[in-house]
Amino acid sequence: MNRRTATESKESILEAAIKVFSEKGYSQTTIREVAKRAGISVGGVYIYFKNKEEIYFTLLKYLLDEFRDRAGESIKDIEDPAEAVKNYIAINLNYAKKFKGLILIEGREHGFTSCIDIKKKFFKGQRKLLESIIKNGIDSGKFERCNIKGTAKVIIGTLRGFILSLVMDSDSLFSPEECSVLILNGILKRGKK
Amino acid sequence: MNRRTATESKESILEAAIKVFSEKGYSQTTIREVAKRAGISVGGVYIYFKNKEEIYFTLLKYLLDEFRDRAGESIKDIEDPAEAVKNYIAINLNYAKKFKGLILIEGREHGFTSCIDIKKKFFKGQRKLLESIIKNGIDSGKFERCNIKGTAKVIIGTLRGFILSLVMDSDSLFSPEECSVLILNGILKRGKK
DNA sequence: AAATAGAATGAACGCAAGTTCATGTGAACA
DNA sequence: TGTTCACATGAACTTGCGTTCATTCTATTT
Repeated sequence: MNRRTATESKESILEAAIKVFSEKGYSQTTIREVAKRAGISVGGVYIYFKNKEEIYFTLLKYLLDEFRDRAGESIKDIEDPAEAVKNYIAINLNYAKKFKGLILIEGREHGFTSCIDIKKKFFKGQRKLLESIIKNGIDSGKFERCNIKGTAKVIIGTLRGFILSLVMDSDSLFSPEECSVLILNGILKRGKK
Repeated sequence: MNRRTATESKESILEAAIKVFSEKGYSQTTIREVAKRAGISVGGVYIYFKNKEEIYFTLLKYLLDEFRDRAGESIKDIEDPAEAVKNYIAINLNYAKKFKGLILIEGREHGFTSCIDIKKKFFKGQRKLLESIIKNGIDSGKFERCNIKGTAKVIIGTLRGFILSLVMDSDSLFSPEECSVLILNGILKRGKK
């Protein structure tokens, strides 16, 4: 065979792409730089991907799928719902730290409908996961009775904020524990209403 | 004088720019479109602004200043710290709704140091504001004793998430009330630890 | 009416980036 | 050794956009 197989080349392009996209965002990322870092020529990139958008889409899909699997896996055996929430938060923050740059891109930058679709699906799935934890919490009497769907949305919103903060200004860091404490306990003094 | 004064022209450029930036993001915004919407020629834009970046910077600074003033104003006479937090959250969400598009740009897209500086200053100011509310809450016995700085950071992070959620997927809306409830009370059942 | 100056124009320039394609390379097999 | 096929190249093409500037317009002044 040749120096590299098609699969190897494709993978090195994706590996390079994830780095460049993370560092520069979507618009500022050039095929030339991705190619350079992947150790392939500009034209070579177009053997494996139809265009820039397809590279990005492939990457996004891969990461979302991987995250969903890991998150689901690491929660499924936890009994205590509060513990499950803590764990879920921790996983999110870890992943966010690892893929800082890409998360920022997701704010906007490109409005590919293809990407929007898989993102919506992803978030919906995550919401369902959370809802099941909350339901568990209420049924077992550990969580305040509440609107499950609404609460799940709020928690996801909260998480998103932690992630964004983590990702935007690395100086104002706070730990997963601090996040969990706020989500679980709130800031009002217990016993007062 | 002429058809329009310099001030009028400058303002109509800014008004057009805020719309286009909101709709398209920074990179996708073209001077040509801003000019068109402002009812001025391409060259005309460059009479009033050095370049694209300066337009964006001017806009950002204006909005941050305005927000800071409004937020400060609307909180300063509120006694009850929980009420002040609620109010602060509501103002944030309202403003976010109004300037959806621009907020998304702020995730990344451009790394102008000039913009980063005024943003940092802004967020620092907001954090101080929150810290004073929290301190007030603890002193008056209504808030759980806590690390004030840390808590302020966490609340800002939380808010950021609510805002992002509000801005990204308009279908998964939740009300300022729901947000306040979570931040103030948490999701754990009161009385249990 | 002529002169002046502030405001405005838009064709043209330069450059950067996505994409294409005619051509090259080298391993495997005949 | 020659042929084939998969992989690879990078110059060239195209497009789009930020920016400039020689020129025009119009209202005020002289």
